Amino acid sequence: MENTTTPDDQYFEHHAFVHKRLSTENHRYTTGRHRLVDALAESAQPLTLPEIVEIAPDLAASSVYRNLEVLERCGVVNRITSGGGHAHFELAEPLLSHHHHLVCVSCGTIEDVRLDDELEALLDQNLNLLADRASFKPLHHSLDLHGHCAECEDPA
Amino acid sequence: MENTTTPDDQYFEHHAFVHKRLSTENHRYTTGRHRLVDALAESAQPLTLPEIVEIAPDLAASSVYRNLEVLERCGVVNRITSGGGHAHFELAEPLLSHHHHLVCVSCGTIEDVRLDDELEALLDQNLNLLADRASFKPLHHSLDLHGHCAECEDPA
DNA sequence: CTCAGTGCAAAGGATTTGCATGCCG
DNA sequence: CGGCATGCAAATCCTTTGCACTGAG
Repeated sequence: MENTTTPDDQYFEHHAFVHKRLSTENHRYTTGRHRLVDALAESAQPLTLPEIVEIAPDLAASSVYRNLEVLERCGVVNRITSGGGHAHFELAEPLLSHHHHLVCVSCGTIEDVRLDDELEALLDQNLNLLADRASFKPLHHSLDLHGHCAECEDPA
Repeated sequence: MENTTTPDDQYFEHHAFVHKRLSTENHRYTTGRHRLVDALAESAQPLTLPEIVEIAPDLAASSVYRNLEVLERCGVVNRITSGGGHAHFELAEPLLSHHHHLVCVSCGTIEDVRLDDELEALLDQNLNLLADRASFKPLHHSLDLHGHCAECEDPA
């Protein structure tokens, strides 16, 4: 049998994964958290809190913050803090494949980009070497490109 | 004649450079700003605002923030925002050679590390390619390794 | 049934800003 | 002199927290 996963399959896989991660740490997968994960999953880019609340207006901001923290600790969500203003949130690695960010210093939006696998492996190897030399125990790396997005550079 | 720059030469070069950058944008290189640059230059690691004020207690926090912002816009200072708590500040590229960070997720300290030149070039090349594809105008990149520092991992 | 999750409002903490004064060019 | 820079205090903004209530398992 082929590995034919439809978008729907992925959808259920995502939620099954989140559910498992949460219950492992004795957390419940409530409606609110489900909605939150959906919002992040449906977005092409990392979202700020106001953006999340705009997508799902019935979610209370404080609960969203609390849930983002829980999901972050469970390895379901990544927090991206690229300077001034709101933090951005996105699904974490098992749900979203490893990638990096184009951060617009002018409007603050963040776009995802993927690096060549080979280069990524080389990078990891070198970083691990550096870390080892400093007796540093690495968890993950972040590689962001800062600059001006197409929209801000050239407002058509 | 050899290129024999003493630490003192570097010191004056730094300040000459900062002075030039500031005056280009019609800013003054005041005593406070001088002190601020000294504090950053003398530190082995990126500093938070409280750390800066501790080193130079006569500087007013608000002025330091204002000056850091000015210096950042003039390309003299980099702001590093790695999540919760204070932002870290360090001298920017011409004053400090290009490097990356080991960010301890537990105590928040940041250590500088340098990557192999060859790898760095390869990385830049790939990032520029990605950016170009997205019509993104890159200014600089940041590559941070997050994990636990030696001290937090194994508190001797 | 019970304890984790929620919503509201209020607190917290880092950074920014208003305004009168000081000081560099 | 004139205007940028400073210091203080107050304001702002994002995020977290307290508490009473609701809902998931």
